[in-house]
Amino acid sequence: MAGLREQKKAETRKAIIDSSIQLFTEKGFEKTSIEDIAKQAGIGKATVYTYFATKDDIFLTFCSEELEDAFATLQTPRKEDDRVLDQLVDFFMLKFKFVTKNSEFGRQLLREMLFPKKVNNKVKEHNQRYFDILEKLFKSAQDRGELPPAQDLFLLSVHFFSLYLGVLVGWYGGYVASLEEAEEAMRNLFGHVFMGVGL
Amino acid sequence: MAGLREQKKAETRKAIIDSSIQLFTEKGFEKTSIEDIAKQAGIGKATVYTYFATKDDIFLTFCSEELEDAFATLQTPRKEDDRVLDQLVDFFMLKFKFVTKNSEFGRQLLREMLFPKKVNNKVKEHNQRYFDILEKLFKSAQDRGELPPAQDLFLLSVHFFSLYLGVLVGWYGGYVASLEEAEEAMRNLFGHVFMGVGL
DNA sequence: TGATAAACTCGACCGCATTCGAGATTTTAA
DNA sequence: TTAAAATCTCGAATGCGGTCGAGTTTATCA
Repeated sequence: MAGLREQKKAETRKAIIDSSIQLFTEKGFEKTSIEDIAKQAGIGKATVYTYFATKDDIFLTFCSEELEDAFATLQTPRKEDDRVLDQLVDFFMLKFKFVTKNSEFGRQLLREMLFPKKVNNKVKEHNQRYFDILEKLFKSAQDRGELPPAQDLFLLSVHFFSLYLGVLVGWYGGYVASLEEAEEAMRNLFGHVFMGVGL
Repeated sequence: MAGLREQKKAETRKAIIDSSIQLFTEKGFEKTSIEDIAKQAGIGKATVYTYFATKDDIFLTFCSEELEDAFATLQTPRKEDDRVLDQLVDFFMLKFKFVTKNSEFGRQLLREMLFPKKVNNKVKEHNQRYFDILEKLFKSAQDRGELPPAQDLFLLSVHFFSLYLGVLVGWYGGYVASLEEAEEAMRNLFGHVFMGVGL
């Protein structure tokens, strides 16, 4: 029988992911040990390392599954009559709420995604999907005449993403204490970009 | 004798910091164990924890010492005839070079500073010093008429800081591969802010 | 000064991520 | 079919961050 091993491996892998999702959700990342995961998945502790290089690696896979839900929300078409500024604030506040919903979870995720130990394609794919959504949003703003057609939309995406990061850092650093403050900061910062601050 | 204990404590503390600086520099953060540090400082492992709460805490103190050097450079008066945009690029490129000089060091530092496990005053002080420099820079730009006097300078500092973060994330994510690319990205993003991208 | 309190030190210990390596299982090929 | 090669499994061992608590040193004050 050809694929016996392959099939088993796939099953075991799925068992590890499922167990991780359950335990991370129940007890959080740091409180869940590899042994817990192994036991829950019905395998030996060392076997986990055949499938995932490190605990962080499992975490990122866990996040992928979680983030799928977020995408569903993020991709629902924005209200068309909103200004692009409002759409952007909506978009990033959704991300913001998702990431900060569980503080420990968000911190871990951000550390891994933004400053990974080595360049990580899983992360790149995620970012690409976000940037695609943003570019679509900007394109339709151009069609409505809210944005000049000459803008480099990727760079613009990076710009707003950076501002979103800034607000997140403010949150984790204790400068931004509530969702309201976060939204206000975003709106002000985003405003700069459209109006410019020069003379 | 009154200050005997105080004095000893100060000496021990200094011994820990010196040992840490030496070992972190020699072998890197992750390869240096608390036991290494203790041995090098001539004390017991557990004693280290009388002076520093966690290994991360030692790391941040280590960084403070390192960052002092950076401040010396950052505070040399910018060339007065530069445009504020050039001054900003200079300023943030210096920070950028400093942080990315040693990739592992920078990653660890950024993770701790930007997404700390709990709000950290040491970090806040650092940021305050940076923001002070930036605000001074903006003020003199206002005096020269390069910036309208009504701007909220703190928010403006946050804005540029966020863009700097974005470039750093690009670096660690493998999108920005060289210092030249980093500088170009910064210049373009900073440009947005002054000109605005609206119609 | 002496004795009680306060603070400091550190070897031993704990929990956990990660690695080792010996044995079990599956594949390959004759 | 079968036996050697390749791959997979997992209990045991390792190394490290962090804590505990018993013993030691210093401070306090009658």
